[in-house]
Amino acid sequence: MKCNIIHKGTGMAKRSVTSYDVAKRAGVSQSAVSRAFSPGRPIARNTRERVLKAAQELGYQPNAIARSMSAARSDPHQKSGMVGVIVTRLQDPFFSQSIADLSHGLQSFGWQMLLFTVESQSEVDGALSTLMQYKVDGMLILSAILSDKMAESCRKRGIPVMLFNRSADGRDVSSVQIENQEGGRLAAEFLLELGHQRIAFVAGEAGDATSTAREEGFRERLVELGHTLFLREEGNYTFESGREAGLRLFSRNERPDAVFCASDVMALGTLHSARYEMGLDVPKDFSLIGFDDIPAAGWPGHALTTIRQPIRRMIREAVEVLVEHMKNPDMPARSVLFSGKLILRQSCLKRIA
Amino acid sequence: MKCNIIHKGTGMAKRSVTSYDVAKRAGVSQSAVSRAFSPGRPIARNTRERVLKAAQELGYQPNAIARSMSAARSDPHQKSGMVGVIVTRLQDPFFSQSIADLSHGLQSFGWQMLLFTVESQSEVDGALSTLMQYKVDGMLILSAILSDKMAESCRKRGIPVMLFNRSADGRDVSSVQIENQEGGRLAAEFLLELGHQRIAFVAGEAGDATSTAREEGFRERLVELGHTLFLREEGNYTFESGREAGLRLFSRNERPDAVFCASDVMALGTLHSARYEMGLDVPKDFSLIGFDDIPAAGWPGHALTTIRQPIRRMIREAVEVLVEHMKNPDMPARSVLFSGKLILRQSCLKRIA
DNA sequence: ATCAATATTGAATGCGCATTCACAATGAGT
DNA sequence: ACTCATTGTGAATGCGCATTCAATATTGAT
Repeated sequence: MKCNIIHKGTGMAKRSVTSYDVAKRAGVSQSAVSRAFSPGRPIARNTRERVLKAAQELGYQPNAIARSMSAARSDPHQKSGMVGVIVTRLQDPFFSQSIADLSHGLQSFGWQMLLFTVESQSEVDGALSTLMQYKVDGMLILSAILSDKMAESCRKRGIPVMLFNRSADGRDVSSVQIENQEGGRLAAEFLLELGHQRIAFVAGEAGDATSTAREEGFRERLVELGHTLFLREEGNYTFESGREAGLRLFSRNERPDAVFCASDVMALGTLHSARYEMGLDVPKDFSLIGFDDIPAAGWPGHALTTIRQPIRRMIREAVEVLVEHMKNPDMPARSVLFSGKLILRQSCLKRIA
Repeated sequence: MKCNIIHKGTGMAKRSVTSYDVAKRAGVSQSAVSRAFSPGRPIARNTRERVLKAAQELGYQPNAIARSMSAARSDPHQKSGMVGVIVTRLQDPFFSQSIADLSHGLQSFGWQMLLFTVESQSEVDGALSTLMQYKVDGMLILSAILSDKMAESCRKRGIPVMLFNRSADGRDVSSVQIENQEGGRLAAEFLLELGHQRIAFVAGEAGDATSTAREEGFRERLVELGHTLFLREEGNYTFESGREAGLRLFSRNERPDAVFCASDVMALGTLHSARYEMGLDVPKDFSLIGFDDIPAAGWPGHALTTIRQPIRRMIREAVEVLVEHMKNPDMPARSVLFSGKLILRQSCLKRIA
């Protein structure tokens, strides 16, 4: 149900104020106006002030679009001031936090963010292509990769690309991510220390590189320490999928005594289903570990043990590297790995042998 | 801790492929190339195909920036294809969901989203100003308002503005929001029906219009039904602030028997602090109502009763109205109000008289 | 006072494109 | 065959700006 309230209004679209208008009013040439708005250009203090005053009076603001058009001449390395950002699963706390930090980071360096959301990996190339038409100065892709073709295309055009939460995998692009395998190993090690015997893993989306790496590290370490994975379920990174995985895991005859989920959101799904739908006790009935350390993991009623990703630092690093690249296109790509840290909370409990 | 892996790479930035390059290769004029890429322009099928083939071979893509520069001539009503979006508290599930939907909506209409995040209302005007330099075709502001000065500035330039989650308040801009007062009234009515006597309210940020409206409706209805507000706490829309409000509310001698929070996130903070830090039982010790119906409100362990905002529909409406305005600047502003719906879950319980 | 060195300035140019306009090519009608 | 419409096409233009370059104003030094 909704109701409408109509306001009156006239949307007349006039020609916008240009540097020529300002020039005329200030009694100078258009060049002078341009210089007045370009820090570092030679211009007499007096002239600049006159121009700024006239601009003020007319409500003039340089047209960033025209500016970048013009810049394309002297500097073949375009400078639109925009960075293209491609993201999936924006509702996921991990990504919304990342985007929030990213936005602040780019803004602090004076860059604008052209945001594109995609549903799946298959849409990435199209998004990249669209963003390229807008002559972005750089690209930042979260949790997705680009095809070799697009990587080549970006390289040819001198557009630096930064992958967040993914590996460059031989493509000539930069990347920033967590040590996923190592994170999995940490989880395995810790669960075995606690004395667990029947350990389950809940994967993110099938084929997802991040989830796969976490699983590999997890299994590897289990095996190294003389154990094996007891059960494996697959979700799609949503709460609901974690919940369902939990229902499946704990409706078996022989239940796992520990679960490692590829993300906190799924771990919380598992937690809620076990505790509130199946009447189980966490951590008494089983220990639970997540990945990411989203805010909800730390809520008192959850107290989820997890592998923390230092999002803020990772994003800062990604932004800094990307900005460096945009300023100096001849710099080689750089890949940075961060280490995850095990955050101990009450969702895990030592078994008495 | 982090380690670097350096890839080799050469970031040569060549001049990009232009319509002239394509024209030469296809043996036609630049005009023909332009027409080939502009649906509806007169061009022979044969010529178009030759152009597209040449473009393909050269990896040509029209430059959206130049395109909008050029368009500015015949059409004084700019057409950059970009919409400026300003948002606060992007980490909040309500907003991250909104932005996700918004992004899809705009993309589906062929528009790009230039995203700007602000920390507070005071940064909005600056953000607007920056976005205007990029000649966005429209603006969408979430949970913030613009000054009269900027509203006037947008009007003069023919840039339609849409406020989401805020009232237009006499400014000549459109808006889409929930009936906040009505939502507060629903909550009050329901809590009284359940027989509650000591009812508390937890506000969002001080002075926040949304929170204020919810509180007004809530108080009004309580009074109409012969009651008054028992306690009032103030938060800032974060989980932590809801948690602290809960701690304050329930460490008193005389505790409230019902709490209405201005947002789900704060309500969950209150829930967790009461249940897991103070050992209280929800709903036996008190009933709890939130606002928004974020996904976590429906998690089994939370089962939070709340006033649902139909985000998806609201965003769709906002996008549609904004797009209409961008296509037809002479249309009057429009304000749309949606009704919230009380979603019953187990966080509320009838008192036995 | 004079000249070289420096600081400012404006006219002209082009970034890449869509559009206008005048003309060429084709087709229809008598 | 000859007109009159109907496409289709390319040369020229300008969107708003930053920059180049040559010209002019200012300064300092002698």
